[in-house]
Amino acid sequence: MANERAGGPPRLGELERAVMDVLWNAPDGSTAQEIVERLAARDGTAELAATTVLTVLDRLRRKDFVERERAGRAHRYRAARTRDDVIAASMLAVLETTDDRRSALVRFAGSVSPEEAALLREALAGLEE
Amino acid sequence: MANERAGGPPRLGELERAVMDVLWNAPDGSTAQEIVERLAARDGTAELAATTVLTVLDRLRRKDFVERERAGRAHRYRAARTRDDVIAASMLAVLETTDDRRSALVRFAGSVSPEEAALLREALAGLEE
DNA sequence: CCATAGGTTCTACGATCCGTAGAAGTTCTA
DNA sequence: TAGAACTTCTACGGATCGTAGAACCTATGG
Repeated sequence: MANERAGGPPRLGELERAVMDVLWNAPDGSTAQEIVERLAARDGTAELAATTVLTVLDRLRRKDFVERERAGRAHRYRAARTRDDVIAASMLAVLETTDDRRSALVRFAGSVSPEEAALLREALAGLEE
Repeated sequence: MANERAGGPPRLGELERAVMDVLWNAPDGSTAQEIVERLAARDGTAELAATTVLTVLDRLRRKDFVERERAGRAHRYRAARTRDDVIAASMLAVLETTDDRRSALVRFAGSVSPEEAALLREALAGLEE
């Protein structure tokens, strides 16, 4: 028994998220090597071993966050879902953990920053037409 | 190094969440014993060892989800934060993982039900005056 | 057409988190 | 003050994640 993860989208770890960030900024995908370089450049840290990034990419593939296609002898990896998609789904999943979604939403609306409130208003306005 | 958990609110496990659910339904708090009983009743499973629940309560206390006060020789445990509070904060935290909140919010707004969208509009309208 | 550099998968280890609970300690109350 | 009730301490096993070596493929250039 021990650990059950039940519902909800799979959680991403630190490095997994960092890799997704790179991919989300590369509309045409990246090779593992490129990702290694971007990560090092972005954080100013030493490069990770290529295998490390490949392991992470593989895990992300299992989680359906990433897909790939052959490109020469390497693969070209790309995000399988947009960032917005992932975020919205994740917010929804959180919301689903209560049976009183209404009051949770009201609380949420009340806790966003003024700018975000404005953005949310716009977004909602865009829906009705 | 290995694992860093960075920002964001602490994640709750399965049992931790179940315990919180019990506490959120008990405005005046519960003793550990009561929680053991509620959990067994709710799931129709055998009772957990009392120490199990106490361990979980302790971890929840460290995460600031629970507080307690003496009551006889036991403690009375209560939720330190409302469910809506936790949910809203958690949604916010997810939202904060992108720098393009606008498009994430658009996506989110598009994925809630029409009733919920209306509800959000109202809530947001109430904010500006 | 085959050696080899480059890329990938396999395997693995240590850290942390969570579910689970016994053992040992503390604190009421009868 | 003894025993019952409660709590803390300690611990273990499974899962996830960061990390990477070792072994295995594969496409190209000579």
